[in-house]
Amino acid sequence: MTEQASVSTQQIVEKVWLSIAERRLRPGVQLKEGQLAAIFDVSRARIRQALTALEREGLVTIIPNRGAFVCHPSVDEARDVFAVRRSVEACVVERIGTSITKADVTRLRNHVAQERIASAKDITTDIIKLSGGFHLLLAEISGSDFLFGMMRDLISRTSLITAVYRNTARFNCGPDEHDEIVEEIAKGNFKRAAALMEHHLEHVETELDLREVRDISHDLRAALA
Amino acid sequence: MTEQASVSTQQIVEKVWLSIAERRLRPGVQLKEGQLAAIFDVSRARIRQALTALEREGLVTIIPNRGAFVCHPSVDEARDVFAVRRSVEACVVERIGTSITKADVTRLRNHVAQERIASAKDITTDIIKLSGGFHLLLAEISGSDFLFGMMRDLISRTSLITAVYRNTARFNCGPDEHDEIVEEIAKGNFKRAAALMEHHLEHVETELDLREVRDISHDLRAALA
DNA sequence: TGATAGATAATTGTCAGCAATGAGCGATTC
DNA sequence: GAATCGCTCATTGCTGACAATTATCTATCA
Repeated sequence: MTEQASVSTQQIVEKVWLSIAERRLRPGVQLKEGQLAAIFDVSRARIRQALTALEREGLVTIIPNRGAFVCHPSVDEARDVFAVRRSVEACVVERIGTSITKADVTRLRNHVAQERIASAKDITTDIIKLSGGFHLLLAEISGSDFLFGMMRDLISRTSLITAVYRNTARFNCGPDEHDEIVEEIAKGNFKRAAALMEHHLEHVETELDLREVRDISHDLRAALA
Repeated sequence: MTEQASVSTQQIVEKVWLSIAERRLRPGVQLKEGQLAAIFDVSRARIRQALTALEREGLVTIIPNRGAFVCHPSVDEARDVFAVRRSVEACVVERIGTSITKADVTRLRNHVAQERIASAKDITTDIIKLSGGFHLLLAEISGSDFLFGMMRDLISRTSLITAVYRNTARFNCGPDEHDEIVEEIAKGNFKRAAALMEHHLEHVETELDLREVRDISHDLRAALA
């Protein structure tokens, strides 16, 4: 049976997540269940599961009896997410120091290599996936399911924040700074790796335009004009 | 219509959460959908929602085609949760400094007063609810939905960890240390409040028995003997 | 002309029944 | 006697249909 039964919930979540991260789905847009069910050719029940998962990750807000809408994170929330990320990722790097293997270092280097390829070819989809994937890979290597799950949520939220507040065309969570971090880890210099990570996250945050307070309704009207 | 339509999903989540925190539901126990549906007199669909919510909060693990089981957090996970809590709660206290009102201080003092009453009367249920509720109230006052949601998860996880690894009869997340934190906040001394919070969390963690590695299967066999 | 109330359409929420998967148990065979 | 195969039963997963809620449109009235 080469026939695929149906699209899994996780696949739907990933597709929608990518659409949001790529700005194809703008904040405020309603994600109607019937519509999505038709697009993915699955039952509404599965869509509903996907939407609750997306809500947990902070990408959509579900208003009872109204529906699911793409979130519009505030500037304050953006700062909070980055603040927590700095702490959690420091935790991750610290934990990696206790259990890392040579195979793990290889995986990290391969990942950064892939990032370089995507960056060189300028494939936006891959760049987004891989830049988040790097941080997720670190969490995976840390061996803590809890930290992994937490990072998954934080990265999803960061993706949305980046989609909303990024003003440059280029992505700042690039392979160069990732590479430096990996090399410090490879040397066993975890304190320095953690410091580099913190600097990296600060860099990503400062490149965002987190000054102005954007009005969602204004954006909608402008889009419709 | 005084007739209540049916129990809400949130109520089910809270009841199950409390049962786990009070050790009435031990790690490894399966939470069967039909069973719960009969107990709460609701449809299985509602139970399913509650179980996914409990999974998100780290209280149960859902194994596909198998069912939902009460989690058994590892010692490492327990330490990770506390490490992240220290960072996030420091963030919360810091944020409170920017927006707190007199009414908020009153709410905090009232809450601690309730904690004292529950502690004096030795009502376990209230003690558990209120001690977690204090930290949740701080997050609420911080005004950040993101931090609030994060604290909600972390407190749920901490409740489970406490249920598993607590060896003393008494709860350590008590009103005295909470009171000190509130008074420092009232004085506008947020740096010191944050330090007290960190100390408080360290205290709670050290009172747990996080040395031994407990074997879940052993516990089950012992319980059945 | 603007606002309001009612009717209509669309969307979400819920439920009961059916299909599919996995666990437990007994029979069979080596 | 031990392991394996197949059957039975309990439990989960899914689908479709129905009920409830909300948004939209239209007609009426001040």
